[in-house]
Amino acid sequence: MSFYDEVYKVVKLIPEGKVATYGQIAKILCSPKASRAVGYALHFNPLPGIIPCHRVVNREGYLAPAFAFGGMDCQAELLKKEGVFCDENYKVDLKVYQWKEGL
DNA sequence: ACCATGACTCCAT
DNA sequence: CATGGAGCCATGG
Repeated sequence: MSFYDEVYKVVKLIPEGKVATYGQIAKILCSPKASRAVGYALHFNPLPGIIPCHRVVNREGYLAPAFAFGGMDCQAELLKKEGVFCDENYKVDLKVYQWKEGL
């Protein structure tokens, strides 16, 4: 689970008001094509409440369609409370909220 | 080591 | 960016 642990670590250090894409996280893990494994790691979600999965979106900024925190509505609320306003389609502006990991 | 699965991403239409 | 198909990565049996 080393890879997953890395994913959780990265996701946990995502600043509030920002979101990261699976591809970006995968890239941070030196595997830009491991986006699937990244999503899988979040799917396991072994640390609910610690891993801000709601800050992790797909390449377009859309929230996970299978979000398991209580519904995408809850996720949208969480994001909104952090300053990330998503649209009716549960999508956020990556150009505004995408996490640059300190770039 | 191989096959199957999955919260992704890219390419083509 | 909507849809459909293929590829890539990591995990589990």
